[in-house]
Amino acid sequence: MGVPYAGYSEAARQSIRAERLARPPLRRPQRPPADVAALKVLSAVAPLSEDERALVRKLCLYRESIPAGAEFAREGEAAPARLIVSGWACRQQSLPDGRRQIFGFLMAGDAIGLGLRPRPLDEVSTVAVTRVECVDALMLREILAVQDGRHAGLRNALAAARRYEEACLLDHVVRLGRQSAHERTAHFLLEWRQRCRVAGLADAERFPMPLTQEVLSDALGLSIVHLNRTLQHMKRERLIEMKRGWVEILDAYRLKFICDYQSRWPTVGGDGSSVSLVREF
Amino acid sequence: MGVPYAGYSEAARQSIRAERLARPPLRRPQRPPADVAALKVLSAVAPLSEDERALVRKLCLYRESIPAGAEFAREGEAAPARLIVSGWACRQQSLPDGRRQIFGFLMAGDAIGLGLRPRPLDEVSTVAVTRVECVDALMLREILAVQDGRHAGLRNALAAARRYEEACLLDHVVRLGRQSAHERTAHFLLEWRQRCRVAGLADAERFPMPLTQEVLSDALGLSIVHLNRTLQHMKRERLIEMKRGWVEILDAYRLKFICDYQSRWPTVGGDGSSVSLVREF
DNA sequence: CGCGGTCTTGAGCGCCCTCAATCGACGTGG
DNA sequence: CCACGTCGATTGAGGGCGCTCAAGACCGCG
Repeated sequence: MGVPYAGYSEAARQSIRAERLARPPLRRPQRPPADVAALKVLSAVAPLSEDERALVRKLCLYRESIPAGAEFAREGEAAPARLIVSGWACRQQSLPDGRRQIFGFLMAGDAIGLGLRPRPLDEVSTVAVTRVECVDALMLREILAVQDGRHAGLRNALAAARRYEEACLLDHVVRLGRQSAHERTAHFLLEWRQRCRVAGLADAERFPMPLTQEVLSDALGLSIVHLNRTLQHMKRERLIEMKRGWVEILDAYRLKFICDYQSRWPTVGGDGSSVSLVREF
Repeated sequence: MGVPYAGYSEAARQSIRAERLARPPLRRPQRPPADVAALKVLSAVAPLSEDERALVRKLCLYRESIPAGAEFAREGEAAPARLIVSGWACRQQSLPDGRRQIFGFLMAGDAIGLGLRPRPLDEVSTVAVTRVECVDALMLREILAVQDGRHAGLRNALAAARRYEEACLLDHVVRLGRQSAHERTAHFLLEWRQRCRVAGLADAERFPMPLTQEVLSDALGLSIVHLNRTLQHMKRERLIEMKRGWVEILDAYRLKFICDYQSRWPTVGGDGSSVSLVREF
């Protein structure tokens, strides 16, 4: 009776995570202002003025480094304003018995704690999956709070990122509720590829996949073992190839067919105005 | 190979739905201004001034009736501004093979097409599950667009409703990704009860459940058959009782224990200010 | 009374789960 | 340089949750 397969007898997992969280974040010296992926993502949807680009570059001079496993923000707390420059983080919720569900991932160009009106999504636990380089975006937040015409591009870009995140959450619900393990995995990989491409992190059909299978399975609502077998199967079917933190899509067409994938990335009109995603912040 | 259990060989379902959508919405004569559930829901979080209450009541004089199965708004289109007075609707997405995932439900007091900044959630297909009475809320939308101090209560209430809907969506993800059929069902019923109570539709432990098991299963990511067996099991366990469109919770404590339920409804501080959900619209 | 929709129940099975062990890669300390 | 511990990926075995198919019961309605 009662609780059917409550899953994952993983007290171990819990303690490991707790230990990771204990490590304090490091602060690093300034770095040369590379043309960061963050800027690429932001300007992918809404065109940024040269002023705005300069502003972002300037922000990026003062980086902060968050080790893998550290928590950006705990559940229920408003996250400090940060813009991710590189690395990957996830939004998640844990159940009391150790089960975990990941809502989505954050990458370069994504912001947390920036919304003027907080969403519930901004108030769940957010954890760095890899080491994350980010910058304090409090200034950005205040700039955006001023609703004058300046920085309209930045405002649009950040609003688009928020909207895209929410759109992905809807896809996530469909995946979890109505798709099989193969479909979920295929769909997720295509979505991931899309994001990496926009950020300029992808190389043709190859893109980085820093997530362990444990993390991946907690996102896709599968067990580690079954996710592994699903990936193995897709390799054997010559759909994908994985090595050393990279994934290569061998047959994108078939993969899309399997899971009925259609990108949620906003299509940009000929005049440079985004059709569906860009709105006020 | 390829698509594992693609599920539900239900071409029938599709055609039935298509037929329902064909029926045009009816327009009914005015009705006496009952103290509608909508008003109850809106004032549950943010206190409304007498002016605001009068405004809502006035809006409610001109009702529109939408038959069960009709679509408020198609996918990708912005929905017309409406405030639901009674009845139930759902946000959903269909897969090409007929599978369907329901994102959530709308009840009295919920608004569609009212957001000044559209969310992806507002752009999915929205369908009336039962007959829905609603009112044109275009006026409301314009009133809210004026960011002066007046109608701050209404703005807060509607913003809270939006936030609550998003919070429920997160719970939905956890249910679908990491909970068993029993847990999902228990959790959903408790959430539903909570909403009915706030709306004043519940009677102690009894509350209306107008959803068919088909609809319920499409929300919970289960097959109809398995949902049925799950409900049967919960009845046999003396957890719930169901008859004629009503559910009675027999053992709320045990039900909460099963699924680790905790309400996302905003707790209201002693001074009447909502702690977490009320923000600007 | 026939009929369509919904709910129920039985049977069979397969997707996906858990448990458990192994292997490779990597970093650490002796 | 090698033994060792750890983490992640992999694989086998077994089983149960939840699926599909199918048929019958129930019920409101014209």
